[in-house]
Amino acid sequence: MTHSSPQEAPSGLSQPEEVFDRAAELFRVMSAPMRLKIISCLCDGEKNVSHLLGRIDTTQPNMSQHLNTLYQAGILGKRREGVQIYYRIVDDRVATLCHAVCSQIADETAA
Amino acid sequence: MTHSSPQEAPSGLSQPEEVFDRAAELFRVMSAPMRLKIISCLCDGEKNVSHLLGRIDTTQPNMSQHLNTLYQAGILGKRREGVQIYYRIVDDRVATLCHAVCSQIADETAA
DNA sequence: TGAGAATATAAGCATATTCGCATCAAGCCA
DNA sequence: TGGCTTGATGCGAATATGCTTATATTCTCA
Repeated sequence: MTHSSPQEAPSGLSQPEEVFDRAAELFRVMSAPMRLKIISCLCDGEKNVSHLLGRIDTTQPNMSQHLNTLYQAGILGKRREGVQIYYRIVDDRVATLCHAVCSQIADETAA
Repeated sequence: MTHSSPQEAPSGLSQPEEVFDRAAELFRVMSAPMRLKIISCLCDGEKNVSHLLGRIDTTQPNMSQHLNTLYQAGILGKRREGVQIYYRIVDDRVATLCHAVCSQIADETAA
């Protein structure tokens, strides 16, 4: 048989399409080093943007954009206090995931 | 204080830069639904490309490209048997990760 | 109310990704 | 060797992403 597009939708998968789409979306949000740093930095409690800028080397608009991406994805929450905005992790599974993967990689790098 | 770029590198992070870079790279590879489907499909053993094409709806060149991406990332291994190429998962942590995230999402979707 | 500080948004550019089509390479067998 | 089959690769178009600069918004306080 020469290769050709299958006539009927295969769909021999254990999960519906949507699950893979949403999982991929989550991975996409976590596919930027900056965003992993932000998540990692927020693991020990909420911080405002200035504080994050003091720990992660980037410009203010860039930080703001990444924070918004994480916020839109439902990973971070935010709270206003006067002029400052405090961000915090609201999806603990993501923090756990980030920590697990990063520490695993750190281990194998050290080894 | 008005915002300005910090003079010295902050680096107040628990992990070195490289760890976040590598973790982000892993997440990037997993940020395509097609690739998650492939990983999911290979969980129960190695399969050749035709077999995968019978289960996942895409073109042959596209499948080949995604397989190569996963192979280059060290997630898949391959083996030739005559004209067919059999792919298999060699990084079990990635398979575990994929399964954990997808089944979690499936659960919350169902709920 | 006006200035200044903290954060967000907009626009533009450079680069990367994805996909489809066409073509190529390798192995099998008559 | 020729032809068929499986799989890989090159390439161009469309789309998406990340970063930078400039500007806007919101709040505080004098």
